Amino acid sequence: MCKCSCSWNFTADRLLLPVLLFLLRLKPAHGYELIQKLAQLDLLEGEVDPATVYRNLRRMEQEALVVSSWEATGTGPARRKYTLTSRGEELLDECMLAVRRQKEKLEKFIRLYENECRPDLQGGESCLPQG
Amino acid sequence: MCKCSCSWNFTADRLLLPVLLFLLRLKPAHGYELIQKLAQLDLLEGEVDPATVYRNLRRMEQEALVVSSWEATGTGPARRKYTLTSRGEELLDECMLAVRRQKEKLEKFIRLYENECRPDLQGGESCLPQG
DNA sequence: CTCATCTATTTGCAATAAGCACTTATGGTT
DNA sequence: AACCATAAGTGCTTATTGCAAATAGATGAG
Repeated sequence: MCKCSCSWNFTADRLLLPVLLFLLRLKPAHGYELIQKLAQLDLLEGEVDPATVYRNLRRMEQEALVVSSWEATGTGPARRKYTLTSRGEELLDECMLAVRRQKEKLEKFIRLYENECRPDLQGGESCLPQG
Repeated sequence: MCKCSCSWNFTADRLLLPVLLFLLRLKPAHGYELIQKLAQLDLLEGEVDPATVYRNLRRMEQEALVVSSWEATGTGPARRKYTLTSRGEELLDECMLAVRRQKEKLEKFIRLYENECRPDLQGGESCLPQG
């Protein structure tokens, strides 16, 4: 996102794994398809690097979150179809708890920021622990 | 967080920089103090590694987000006091926009998950793009 | 027929950033 | 003297990403 001298990456989400688990929970799919859906869904900041997606999928398989099998297609090269395992489903549920916690932390942070740095917005009292 | 064979880190926030900027916007401070406040605030998942905080602060100085000066204390070792620059303030504002965007993405993701994977919760219709 | 293009997956390499352990140092307490 | 809290830092390893490129099957244009 930011190619300038400052190289901060305050957007990073680490949301790729949960989103992949989610998409595969909806329906088994192959990598290329998942990459397209990721772009459509727009849950991740910026473009998704195909290499990252494929590597994540392979790792997910190593850890038994998914299983894969080659699928010959009439058209185009063969593709590896991934299917979520029950372990993957469990991890998705855990991930979503973490996502919810994270959402709450972001909300808390936003509230703090607005109260402390933008008090003009809606005359909020300070709500920092011990002032 | 997870020391087991599965090494997924779906919590990672990359929120350290924005929170440091925020704390320093409230008031100049030194590293040790910031580490304690980070622990109190509990905006980051898990414990904050002091080394990471100190390193981030040094980097922030290199990029002119903060300036530092040594402060002799009557008691204890000297400490480096960091003060936010106007550039740091600007970056904080940008960060908070990104935090808000991220919060919205998490909300969207949670909605999708609940509609598609937990439809029993409140009989929601699918809201995925094109089914 | 050949070349380009889309589909599909993979590897190699460099850079980034974090985690953990450890070192250094001051000053107060027991 | 030993210990602890404060305070900041270094060194090393590992995880993960981003980018570029390799490979390869199938289709359509010229």
